[in-house]
Amino acid sequence: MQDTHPLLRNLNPPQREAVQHVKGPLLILAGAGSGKTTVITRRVAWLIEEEGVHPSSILAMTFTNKAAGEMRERVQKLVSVPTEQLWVSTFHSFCTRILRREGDRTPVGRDFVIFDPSDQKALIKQVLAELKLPEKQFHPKKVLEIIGDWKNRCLLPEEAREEALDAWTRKALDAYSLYQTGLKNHRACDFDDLLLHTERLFRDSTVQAIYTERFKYLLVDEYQDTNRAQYLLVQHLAKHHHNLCVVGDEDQSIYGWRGADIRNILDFQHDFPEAVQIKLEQNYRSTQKILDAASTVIANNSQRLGKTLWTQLGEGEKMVFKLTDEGRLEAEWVVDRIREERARFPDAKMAVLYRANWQSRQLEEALRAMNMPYKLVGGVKFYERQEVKDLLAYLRLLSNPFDQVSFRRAISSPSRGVGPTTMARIAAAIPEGGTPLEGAWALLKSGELKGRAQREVGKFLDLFRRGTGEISTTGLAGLVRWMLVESGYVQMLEDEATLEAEGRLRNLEEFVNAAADSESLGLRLPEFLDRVTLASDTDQLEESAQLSLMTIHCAKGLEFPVVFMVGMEEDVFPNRNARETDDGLEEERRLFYVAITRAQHKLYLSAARRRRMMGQEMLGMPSRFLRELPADALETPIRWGTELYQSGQGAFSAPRPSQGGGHSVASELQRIRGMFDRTRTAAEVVPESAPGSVISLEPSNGSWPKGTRIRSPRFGRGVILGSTGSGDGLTYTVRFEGGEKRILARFGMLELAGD
DNA sequence: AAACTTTGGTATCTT
DNA sequence: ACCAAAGTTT
Repeated sequence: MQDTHPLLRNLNPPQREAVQHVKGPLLILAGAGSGKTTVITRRVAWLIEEEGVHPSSILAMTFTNKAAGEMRERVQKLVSVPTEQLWVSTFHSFCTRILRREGDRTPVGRDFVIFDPSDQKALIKQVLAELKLPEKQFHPKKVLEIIGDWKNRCLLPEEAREEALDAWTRKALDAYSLYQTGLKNHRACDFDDLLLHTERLFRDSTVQAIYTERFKYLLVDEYQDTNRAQYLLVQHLAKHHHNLCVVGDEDQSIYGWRGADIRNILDFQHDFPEAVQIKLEQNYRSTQKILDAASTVIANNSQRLGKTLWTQLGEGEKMVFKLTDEGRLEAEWVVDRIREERARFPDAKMAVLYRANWQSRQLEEALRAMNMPYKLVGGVKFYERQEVKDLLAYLRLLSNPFDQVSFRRAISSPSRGVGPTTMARIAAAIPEGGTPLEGAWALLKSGELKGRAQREVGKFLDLFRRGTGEISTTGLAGLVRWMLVESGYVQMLEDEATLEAEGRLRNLEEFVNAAADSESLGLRLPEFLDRVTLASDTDQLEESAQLSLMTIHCAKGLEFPVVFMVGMEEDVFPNRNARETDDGLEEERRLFYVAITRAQHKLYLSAARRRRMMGQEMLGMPSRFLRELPADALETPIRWGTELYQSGQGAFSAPRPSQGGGHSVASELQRIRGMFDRTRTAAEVVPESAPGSVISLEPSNGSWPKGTRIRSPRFGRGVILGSTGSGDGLTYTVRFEGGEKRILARFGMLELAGD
């Protein structure tokens, strides 16, 4: 073996074949944990080192920005030349780059902003109002969904018109048309536009030629999750040389709802009849029991090319399933098992997976009660937090003054006395082809604004006048800090003096840090804004976290020695909305397959008979997927045997107290639980009775004891109910006339009430 | 005319 | 349990 080429070392035969394949189309069907990343990085290295391909001739598409960064790093370690010119990115980042270069030919030019979903929503609402379409019938979300469908299929409004049939869809199409006009006026692209516009661009043979000549070798990872637009982009780029390597696993296709088309991978050999197909079936991640479970489950799907995973890692431990009575108990059970596993394997990284983000809450509560640190991935994303979005609105407006959505957002926080009416007048005052700032300026000059609005709008315009100067003189982080202070945003939060405001200030500090990081990479404001908007959840995942909580979607591509899959109930998983169609159900099953195959050594599954969902106690049935697990992969057989579960065919919810008379099981349980909750609250009010309990009294070093009467400049008179933390973190709970508030001592400017 | 408060409706997954 | 619209107050 000593004469093996270093790039082929430790590879099995199909892996070697894949690495050494150079010319022509190649389909790599990579099962979960089959060493896919190793193979594609080595293959890129092989092209560079052995075939003498210049890194700038290679284009690799990954699913996340993080994956892109890792891939570049890993390739760099394998080759002797610098890899800066290697193009590795997500489809969206790639398209952004292209549009920034070639964008003069698109409706939005080169200096567009990227609209995230909340911007999209703001815009579509304006459009619906303009078209007088009631939001009751035309849910902004639904309309955006169908627009997204069209875009993902590369259909512009005129093209979609040919297939629009029913009245609702026709109206939605009108909205699409106006929405695109709106984006154009704002010089903005939504996520889908990035792909759509780039695909249009590549239809032009001269533009296409530039890039097909440049990128002689293409690699697309996660090919099973590409949509029509991405598919067409790939076709354009590979049209002449056919040096296209796609990697994927049809069993892990889980983005159908976002337009991904599993047929792209199923039909690859139809698109490229000369394609070579390689299957990677040896799994290096999981033990046999886990693979057995995964294989048995996925065998129930029909849309497959078919693979048989095998491993040399041995039998391994059986999976454990636990059925608990209630969601809280399920969370507590998970926490107990985590502690056990931690005792067994102190360094093992673990993950708790769930179908939807709302399921994380109960887990978080249980973990916090036990003081166990964890990392929550996804959920409310950092860059989508209100304060961060507000700050971004200022920065985006600075970078692109046409962006009216950002204008609205920036001018209303902190509030400047500009409400809907004044806003409409500003919008009306925008000169043809002008910016909202010019509109505000025109209105101000006309003298129609009075009092506070006049003063504040003047200051606001001045802020941006000065801001344009700051861009050239101050660094990125300095600019961000300048904007925070000069806009009055920091002042507003400090005045609030609540715990929540303190958290927001901390997030903004974090944002300034991110800006400083980007600055050190040489990024300027526009690039920084792109980066921030295109950042994904998993990009921020710290590998170091010992315990991570995330959705299955977020966990794709990751592995953990110990995995917990919670909420194995009908209507939760498979999700209620997916159970209607076969396709939906198959995708849910693939999702389960992805969840199972994240586990290296041990997999725990759990369900709860009862769970609070949307504020109501719901009774659930165990997930149908549990029935698909092979009995001998489980430690103990799954017991179905309670009356509740035998009684119904599908899941059912307890009747609401208002609709069904009498006492349903759920309402009864809710009452009992409510009593329990009250008892606990009572104990908290009298902490003396429970010395050394979980609810501990902080030592009152320099803090006011409870019962102290104080006065706050903001909220008036109040009584201290208690305090937590110390030093800068010292926080009082105060009951004011208007209700209870948590107030930071540092900012609250509390003083003893005189009398 | 804006800002604050309450109520009512609605919830997958995400680049 | 959360967010957004209607209702209410200044």
